[in-house]
Amino acid sequence: MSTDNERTPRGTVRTITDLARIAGVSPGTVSRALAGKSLVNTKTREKIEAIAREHGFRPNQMASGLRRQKTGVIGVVIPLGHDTRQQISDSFFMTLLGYLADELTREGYDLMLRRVVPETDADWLDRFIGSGMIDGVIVIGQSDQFDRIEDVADGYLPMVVWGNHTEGQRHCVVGTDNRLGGRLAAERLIAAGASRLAFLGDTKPMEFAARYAGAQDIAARMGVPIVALPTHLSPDHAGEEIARHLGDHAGNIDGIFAATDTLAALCLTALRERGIAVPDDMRLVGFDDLPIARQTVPPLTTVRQDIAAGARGLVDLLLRRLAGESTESLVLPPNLVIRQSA
Amino acid sequence: MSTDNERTPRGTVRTITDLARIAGVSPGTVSRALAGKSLVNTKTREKIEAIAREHGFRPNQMASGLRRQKTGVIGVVIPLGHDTRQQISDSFFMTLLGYLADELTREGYDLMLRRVVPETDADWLDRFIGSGMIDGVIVIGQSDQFDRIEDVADGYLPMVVWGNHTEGQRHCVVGTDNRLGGRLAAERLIAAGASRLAFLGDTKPMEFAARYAGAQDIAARMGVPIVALPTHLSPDHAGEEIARHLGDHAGNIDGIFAATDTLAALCLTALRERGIAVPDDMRLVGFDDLPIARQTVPPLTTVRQDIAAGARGLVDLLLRRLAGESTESLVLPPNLVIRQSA
DNA sequence: AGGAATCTTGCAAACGTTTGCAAATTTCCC
DNA sequence: GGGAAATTTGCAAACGTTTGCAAGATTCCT
Repeated sequence: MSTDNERTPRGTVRTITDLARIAGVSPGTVSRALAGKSLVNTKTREKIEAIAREHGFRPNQMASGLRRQKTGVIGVVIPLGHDTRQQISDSFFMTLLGYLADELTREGYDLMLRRVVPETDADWLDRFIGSGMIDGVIVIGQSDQFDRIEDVADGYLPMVVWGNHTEGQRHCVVGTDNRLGGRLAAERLIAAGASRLAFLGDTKPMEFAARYAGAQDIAARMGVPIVALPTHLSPDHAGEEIARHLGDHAGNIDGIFAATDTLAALCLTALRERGIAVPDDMRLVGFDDLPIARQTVPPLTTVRQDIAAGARGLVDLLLRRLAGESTESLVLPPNLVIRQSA
Repeated sequence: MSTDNERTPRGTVRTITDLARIAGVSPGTVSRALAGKSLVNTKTREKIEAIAREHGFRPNQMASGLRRQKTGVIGVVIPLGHDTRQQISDSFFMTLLGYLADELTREGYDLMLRRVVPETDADWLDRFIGSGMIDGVIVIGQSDQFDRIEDVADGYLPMVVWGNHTEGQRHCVVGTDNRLGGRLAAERLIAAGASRLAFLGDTKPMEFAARYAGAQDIAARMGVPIVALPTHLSPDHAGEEIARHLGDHAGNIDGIFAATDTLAALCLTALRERGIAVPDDMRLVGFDDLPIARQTVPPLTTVRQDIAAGARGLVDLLLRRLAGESTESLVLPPNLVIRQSA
């Protein structure tokens, strides 16, 4: 259609007032015309729209935001609790972020991403919310900031958190039923022949703690032992730590539930190096069902989180809260995906 | 220190004027005090700061942005050219995004992420820039929008693009020397014993085209044939497409240069399924050196891009441009990482 | 044709900061 | 102690939009 935007004097028309002058109307009318309000004459509107198009005019969002007291921007914040370094590049969070971007875009919102280190900045959440730059906030991962989030939740409605659901908590959370996931994983390990289990991963973050607890449920019920092998997530350290664990617990375990597919993949490499056959000598179950789970050798049996559904849930609940509704949390069911590692 | 923010009447003090009233000074003074200007008496400043802290006051960024004509926000936009679906979850871009978030945070900027589909929205770049919401923009990937970006570059300084550098282009770009990378890959394949090469990946995007061109350089010089096996990036289709390619070209090739580690990993799976031994029957080289490259079986030989350095370069150049400087493009050297697939 | 009902428009006051300018206060020096 | 210099404050005008209110223009009806 109008591919003639190369001949326009860019920047001539910067404000709605400039445009109004050219069109011979008042700024108010221009504003209404561009906003598509019904109060303006069709003829006038068309003229204004034409001029706007011709000059490539866009109303200033800052000014608009200030006046309307809303910005059309949703804040997405990733608190880096323990493993400060580059947890943000964690595959799972990044994938979730991708889906979030999709969903928010579809709903007409922009996404402001912020990475915070709560330890050096206790005030991270209030700062973000109080900035006036965002209409609502999505927190990706509770990390070790559960209390801080609870504090804020009482006074600030438009916030939704990705993470673990705890009985009686006050903030609205979307997440997988980690405990159930842990149960599925342990059941599978045992069904595949394991009788001495291990949980590989940091047990302090809530999500992981719940996964471990689920596995413990089953271990207790079936009368098999389970031990936790604490491991950091950062890929540099994780490799060595896993190798060390495998050394320490040599023949004492025959089934590993890894807190994450990423850890599971690293574990698989370490197992191969030690010549331990999977799944014959060692059963291994991961968590997440990231793309990598399909590509390891052998392919990973894992507990699937539906990331797309999670993102949709987060956005959906947030929009409802923006509209004033006070929503319940959403707990998504995990799904055991059986491949060849257990 | 002051952990007493639970007893503060949140929201009592919303504006700088409220705060001024309490402190018994004028709004202007409060503004100056909070901004740390030297023009305000130390005593006064301290009083104001104390009150601000006590009430958890934060100046409204929208208003500030409007007045100062700068927002402290950098836009990061990912144009999804061909493979519309979820290219945004592509590992490489996501990793780069993670590093960008780190760098921008360090420099005190926020990051506004936008995902656009140029085909349905020809105006994507102007819209983002003209929104008044961002001080500058980083474009991740030229996709098929080279011309549009060039158009904008003439009139808008604070823009830096991740992508491929072409002789004489007008926009400032940061990226790996893809052609050289392609050469390294092809050389390695041949050195590892390959004599009939293939390039696996879409050859239309500039970066990939350059990688292919580099491989062709070497193939021509060494007198070996090379064929392109066009493949989409979306992980759902890629798997089948690769399998089909392998079927079609059964015995005709013995060395594959994959445009991406992700593709290489998929290719490895497909090769295993067909019982083709790597590297004995087939040599394989990837590109990027993502974490996955270390974990495949066998581990991938690949051409490394220094993503962290790329992010640093992007931010550094952008800041210089924000300061009015007109910077040159930055081309980073690729590095061949030899593992076991070739 | 006259007046009521309906559409369109303009006016001007917000939204919450920042900042140039000038006034008020303090400090300093002889 | 008197005045100049330096420091600290307040005033008020921006920044660019939106919107309630009222005035002006049209339409419609009898």
